[in-house]
Amino acid sequence: MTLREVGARAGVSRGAPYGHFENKEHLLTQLAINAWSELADEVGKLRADAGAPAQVRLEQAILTFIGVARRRPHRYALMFSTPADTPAAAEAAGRLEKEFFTLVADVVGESDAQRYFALLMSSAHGIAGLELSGHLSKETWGVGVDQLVRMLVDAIRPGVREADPSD
Amino acid sequence: MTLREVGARAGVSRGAPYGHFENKEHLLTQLAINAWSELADEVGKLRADAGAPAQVRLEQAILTFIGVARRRPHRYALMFSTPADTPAAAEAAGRLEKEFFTLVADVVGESDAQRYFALLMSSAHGIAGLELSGHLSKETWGVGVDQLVRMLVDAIRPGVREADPSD
DNA sequence: CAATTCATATGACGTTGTCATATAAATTGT
DNA sequence: ACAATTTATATGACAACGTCATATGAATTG
Repeated sequence: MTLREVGARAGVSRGAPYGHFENKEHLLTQLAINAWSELADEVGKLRADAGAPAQVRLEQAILTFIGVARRRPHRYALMFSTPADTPAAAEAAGRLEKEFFTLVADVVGESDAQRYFALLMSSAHGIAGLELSGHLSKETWGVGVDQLVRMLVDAIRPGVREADPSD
Repeated sequence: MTLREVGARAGVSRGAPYGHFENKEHLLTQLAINAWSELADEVGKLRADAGAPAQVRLEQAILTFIGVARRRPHRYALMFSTPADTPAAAEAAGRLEKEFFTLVADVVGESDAQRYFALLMSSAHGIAGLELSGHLSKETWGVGVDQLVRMLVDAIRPGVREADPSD
């Protein structure tokens, strides 16, 4: 994304944003913060909706997360290319993580939540990243995004063997 | 990475690479192919070494994969930012995937290998990506890369409950 | 040794991020 | 209502970038 593009969309010249942002990176960081924040709100709504069982809500939350990568790949890339030590960005990302953590805790319980949350977050990010880069082609890998997410949630669900024949 | 940097390291001017590569993207694609290829060789050696049990070899292979992200972040980013439909790149990436697939099959058996391979590859990529972007800080997440990899391999290992007290 | 190919240098072009300066619009104080 | 100040934008400049056309020297070949 070029600053000319940012400007063109607002009908404004190339240097105009510098009255509002210190430099390009700060501008992009703000966009990343918005992305984290909006996603946190979306997942938060999903979590608060008590209509569905915990596993289903978790699965939907993960798909919402990956959905950003599918529908707005640049936005998704932005979220993870902004330096993670920017306080405002860390806060917004933390809000999303907290939502996910709660969701995971609803499935596996508080005691195991931390570990499984980390694994699940990483895996979701990986699925999104592979899909984003085009390295996850259903033909050669045999599975798609949705199937992987289901496997992931199933693997985390306690008390049930993954290859349980009752599935 | 700028072409001036490429040139400077070779003691050569900015436009010199254009005698050998059509444009910058083609040059970077070649670097990505080298990265995929070398990593495939490394993992291949690990796989062929029958000294360790399958789970350990798989775990080491994943850590080797993630090791690229940790030790050579630009190289790792390059591997996944190059268009996946470039034939030579797809071939080199396919070689690495085949090595991993064999390793996974050694652990879970041929029948389940495909699905678990895809999940494992995605998760490994996600762990690497989070580590790379700085979003996986041990303080807030409570776990590090090595612990996540161990959880991942354990979760895939058949016939053993993840939270087995004998661990 | 002449002819040809190959690798590189040089200089130009348009574009980018950035900044200093100028100017117009909006806000404020009286 | 008007002067003073703040705010938002435009303009033009700069260096660095990817790219290319051209030229030159080094290798290779006959």
